[in-house]
Amino acid sequence: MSKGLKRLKKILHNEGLRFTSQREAVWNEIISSDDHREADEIYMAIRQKGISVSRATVYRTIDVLLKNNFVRKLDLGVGPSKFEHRIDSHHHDHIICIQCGRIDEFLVDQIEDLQDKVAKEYGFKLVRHIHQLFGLCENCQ
Amino acid sequence: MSKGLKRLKKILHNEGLRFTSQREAVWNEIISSDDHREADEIYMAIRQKGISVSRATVYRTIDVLLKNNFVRKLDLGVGPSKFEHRIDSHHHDHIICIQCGRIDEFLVDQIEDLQDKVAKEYGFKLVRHIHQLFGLCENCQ
DNA sequence: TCCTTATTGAGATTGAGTCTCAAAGAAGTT
DNA sequence: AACTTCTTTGAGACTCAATCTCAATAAGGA
Ligand SMILES: [Zn+2]
Ligand SMILES: [Zn+2]
Ligand SMILES: [Zn+2]
Ligand SMILES: [Zn+2]
Repeated sequence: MSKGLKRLKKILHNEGLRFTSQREAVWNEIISSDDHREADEIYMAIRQKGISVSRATVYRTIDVLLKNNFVRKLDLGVGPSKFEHRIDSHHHDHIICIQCGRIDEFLVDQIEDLQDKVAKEYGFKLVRHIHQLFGLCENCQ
Repeated sequence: MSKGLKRLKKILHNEGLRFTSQREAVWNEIISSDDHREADEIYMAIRQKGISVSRATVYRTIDVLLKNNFVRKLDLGVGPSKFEHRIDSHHHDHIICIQCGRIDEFLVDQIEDLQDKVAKEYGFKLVRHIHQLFGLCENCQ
């Protein structure tokens, strides 16, 4: 059993939640890919494998994973939200092609630092941030 | 008549669109405040003034204003989108309190430059970006 | 095995935003 | 002004992601 799965089980247990086959299926599906996928894609992928699960349960399980930082939610402002696992993955932001939907990831320490500086200036205690660059990728220009 | 309104009329005319009392009302309401308001707030504010307009028309007019850069859309990832006018306003990004909803505006040239650099690195032609910092403001900490 | 209580699934519901289409009205023409 | 054309409007239906309901199921401890 993976380290992440062990940690999930522990968290569920500590919160009085149960480790069900559906939650396991959602977990497996989400960590199996580094893509940015919407809930319905994850739902369909699980069913494709012959495992029975409902949309509601997929959404609910993603919520549990979100709350415990196993998963990150990506709201692109159009269409359903996308999700990506955060196992062994450092923080990053996204650059998105508005034509074909391609999503790349970037990280600029200098930008991260400047964000902290802005928050400090405004007296905010920073919790999270969204930084998305939209444009046309090489292929779509 | 304001310079902005004159420009709007010209654009409408050039596109074969018509300058109606409803569009004028939405225009007036939007430029009358520097707040970040949702469509429904704008709709209610207009009706409050005794002017009759429908929600559909408010949304449609905002779309026209959006397409012509009179207005900017703010998607905070939760709840309805917010809108702000762009008359005499330079580009800025937002820092939002997740407790009370307060929205402040910031602009860091260095960040803007770094974004261009990222886009260039990835071969993207940048069109727009979203940069939102979420946290707790002074009052809410 | 039994018991308690969380979880599940089917389908209803929500809510922001869009669409439909007949009636109204803007703007150009005579 | 009257006429004509074509856009716009409004009421309500509709969309669609996401959430909720609640009876049936099942996890997990004793
Ligand atoms: Zn592309
Ligand atoms: Zn990512
Ligand atoms: Zn606050
Ligand atoms: Zn603003």
